[in-house]
Amino acid sequence: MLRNGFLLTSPLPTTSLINMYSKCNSMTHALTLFNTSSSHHRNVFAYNAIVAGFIANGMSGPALEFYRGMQFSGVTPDKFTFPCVIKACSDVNECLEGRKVHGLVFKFGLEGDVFVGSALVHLYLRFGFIEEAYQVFDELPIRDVVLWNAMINGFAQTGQFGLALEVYKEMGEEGVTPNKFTVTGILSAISMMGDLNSGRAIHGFVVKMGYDSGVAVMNALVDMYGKCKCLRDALKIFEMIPEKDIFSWNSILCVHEQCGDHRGTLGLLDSMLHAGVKPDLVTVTTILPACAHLAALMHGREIHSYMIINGLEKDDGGSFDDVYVKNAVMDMYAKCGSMREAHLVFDKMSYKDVASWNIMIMGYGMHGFGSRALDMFSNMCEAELKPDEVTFVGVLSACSHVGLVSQGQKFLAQMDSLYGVVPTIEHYTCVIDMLGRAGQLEEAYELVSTMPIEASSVVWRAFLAACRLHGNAALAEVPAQQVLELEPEHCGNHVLMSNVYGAVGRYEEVSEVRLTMRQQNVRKDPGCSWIELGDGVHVFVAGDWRHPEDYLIYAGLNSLNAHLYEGGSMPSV
DNA sequence: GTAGGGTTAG
Repeated sequence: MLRNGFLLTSPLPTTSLINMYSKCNSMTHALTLFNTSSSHHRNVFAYNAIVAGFIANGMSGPALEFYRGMQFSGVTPDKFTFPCVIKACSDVNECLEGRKVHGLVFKFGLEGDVFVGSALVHLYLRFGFIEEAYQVFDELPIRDVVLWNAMINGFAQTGQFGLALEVYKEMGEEGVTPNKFTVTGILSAISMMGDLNSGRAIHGFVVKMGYDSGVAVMNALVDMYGKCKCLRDALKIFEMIPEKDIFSWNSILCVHEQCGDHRGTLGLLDSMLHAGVKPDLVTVTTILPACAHLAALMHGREIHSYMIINGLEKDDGGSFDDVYVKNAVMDMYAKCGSMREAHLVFDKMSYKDVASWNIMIMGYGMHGFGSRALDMFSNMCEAELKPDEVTFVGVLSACSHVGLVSQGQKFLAQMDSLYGVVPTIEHYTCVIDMLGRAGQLEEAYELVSTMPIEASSVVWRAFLAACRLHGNAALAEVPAQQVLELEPEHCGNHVLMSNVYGAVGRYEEVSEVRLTMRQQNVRKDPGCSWIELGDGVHVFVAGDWRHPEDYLIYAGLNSLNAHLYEGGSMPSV
């Protein structure tokens, strides 16, 4: 129990008590003690302990303020003060303030202190000042493992992966043994480079040194194997971690998502919750794209609710994280087909970036609301946001889906001149698709032949699909041969060609194509659809009778077909 | 009596 009487009359040294309070996360008590102590007790030891206490409790801002008060009171800082103050500057992104402190370090003749030096290296590399970091590093008479780590991890975190590996090797040459902090940092750099050989070497070193008892080291290994596309090794390491923390779970979730195993990602979220680990911002930004891919609206909604309840979606003034995670929520709703909910999130965003607008444009276009997509585009330009390549993919595909042909052609023509975005193959594909859908096959062919980029098989497939739709086999034959030669194993090409022939009644050629497919062992993947009901996903494949309620499903389908016939609809073959 | 360095998403 903490009693004021005890606080005031304790015979224990002030500094020890301050440390005790700060370790108990009670900086209020520490401060009260400090403020009620005699000026004799408010010495450099006590000041240092309070500054360190604030930092240890995640309050680096107040730590800096307290340090300013220290300067004002005339107490001289010492070699214990500066490492803390410099760390506090890095914590609150006060690089300029840190530079000023560096000046004082010289004034007090502490530039040779390895503690001060490590903090300075950390500060400078955090803000990308490589020259300054090297200056500090080179001038130090003693280089201990912490200093080396500050260099290696500093480089690893600012994208200088090659430099990180270089310094790591240098460290070994100078005979300094890497510790757990070193290997976590270097593994992070190695995974970003996808350098599996170095990764395996470090893994060996980790085992040899017994560092595999540390959860951070193991997490870094999971991440490294994942980024090097060794899913099995990543999983093996993950399963070996006895006390998995939030990093372990987020890492393995990310590994699955990056491998395109969206179901696996969602399944792991369940296991994570079951293990009693609370999802954080990183977790949800990994899970939301999985929901978007699977069009798992219910799961997506649940995650969004979780975010609201747990304050992960609060508006913190348009920080990068804030905008990013809201874009992820919007994208999930848009891809799951709920533009209403996507728009609700969009409207509530106080800061929107280009991606926010792109998601809305793409979403409206994708779901057949072409004019809304174009409205969004003009609003975006009014809001003075510069459209990018993705914007125009959205705009052009919106035009394509609602048949706004001349509009689309105008956008393609103006992209470069008016908006400074050079059209890519994707943009041409959209316009060719658009012309093809509208039946302007000659014009589409003309564009494929005259565009400044070489046509890919994707472009030709868009053209072939249009030929099929409008029953023009003559125009399709030559490009079809090209595509078949380009990608003989792609079943879509064969199917398209056989469909083109089928559409014009050339059934002999249809069987020819089918025969070639059998001969070349090309198989068509069966079409597949799914629906989310309750907490389960029901998957359907054409001609599939494996569902427990298949008779009900087929009865429903038959009744739907009957309605379609009554309404005058004929299914296309 | 007090101090510096680590892992996950985009």
